[in-house]
Amino acid sequence: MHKNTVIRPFKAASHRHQDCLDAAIVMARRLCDASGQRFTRLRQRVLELVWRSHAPVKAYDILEELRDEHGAAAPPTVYRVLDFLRAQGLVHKIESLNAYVGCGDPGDAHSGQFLICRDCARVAEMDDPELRALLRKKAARLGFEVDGQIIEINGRCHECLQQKGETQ
Amino acid sequence: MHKNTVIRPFKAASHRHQDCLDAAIVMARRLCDASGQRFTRLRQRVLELVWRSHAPVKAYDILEELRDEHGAAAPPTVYRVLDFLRAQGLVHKIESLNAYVGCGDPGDAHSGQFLICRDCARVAEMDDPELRALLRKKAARLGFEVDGQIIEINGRCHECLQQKGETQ
DNA sequence: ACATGAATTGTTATATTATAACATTGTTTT
DNA sequence: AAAACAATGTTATAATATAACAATTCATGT
Repeated sequence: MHKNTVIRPFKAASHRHQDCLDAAIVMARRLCDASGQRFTRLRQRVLELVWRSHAPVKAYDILEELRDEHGAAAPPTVYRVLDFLRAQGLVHKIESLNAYVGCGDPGDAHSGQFLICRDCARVAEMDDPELRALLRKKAARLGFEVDGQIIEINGRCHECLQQKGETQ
Repeated sequence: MHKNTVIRPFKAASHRHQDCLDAAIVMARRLCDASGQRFTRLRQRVLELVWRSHAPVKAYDILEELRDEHGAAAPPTVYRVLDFLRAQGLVHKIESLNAYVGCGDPGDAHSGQFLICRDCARVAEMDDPELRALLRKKAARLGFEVDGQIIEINGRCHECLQQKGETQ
């Protein structure tokens, strides 16, 4: 068995996003059950909100949603749940945006490599062993022992590049 | 001529840090002169504070220093200068720490690849063409066009690894 | 030297992101 | 049901960053 390099590609604009969301919830429930964690109503709701789109979501946007539907809700509520979801590997934080995306392949802890489209804001996720290995090797040359990586690549996704071509 | 891969290694604890600082200032002045930018007293002072150590420095720590020596000073003062220094390529922001480090090789704009020691907090900087190329290649497979990268590697530096060995 | 315009810095207010500390509620175990 | 623990609520505040406008400084032409 060999790990896939592309964890979550950019999806066609036409994809049925509800399927992404459903799959994320099913997977989350399964993982929490397996590890003896509780997948509460609140945690599910926050995960759904993170999965609203393939673009990263801000903590305070989630907070606003919760307030609308749920009455109370203060920052710690959101940050605690986000921390939980990150610890389970269900959500990643995009450091350069202070925002959060659902993980495309939870279950296997990984730090991931993110491609961030500057036009549509969507994020694709890779976890490429070759990249990880090369990083490790280069770091080792400086006597550095790697135990985690943050890789966030900015640029333009395929769809946005095409659109740009059309209008010119 | 071929670009060095390691822009700033971890220095021995015994290195003469004043030399790092002096070199950074000289280089900064030279670059600003060359590009017609003003290297004011304030800008120099902030750059010196960023270069206080090889560990990233927080904006509000710089602010406090300025207040002590300089009387007034409000957040915009610091952030504006940091933005200027970043634009000149004299300083990098470490996104995962919300902190700033002096660039080890200003003059050639680059986004850099940072190794962050979790024990001593120091940062080394690489700009490895092989890594950049591989990233570009992997991204291209998804139809993604790269125009910037944020790479922050967590782990332990050589010195800290040795010390850890000693005490065990 | 002086006026002028542009760049830099000062100042005040506020936005955004995140955590600390403790109280309450809910769940599981005994 | 009581105890023990996990999860959530609540209040306050810390940490990071920017907007908007005023004052000052500086290079430049005259």
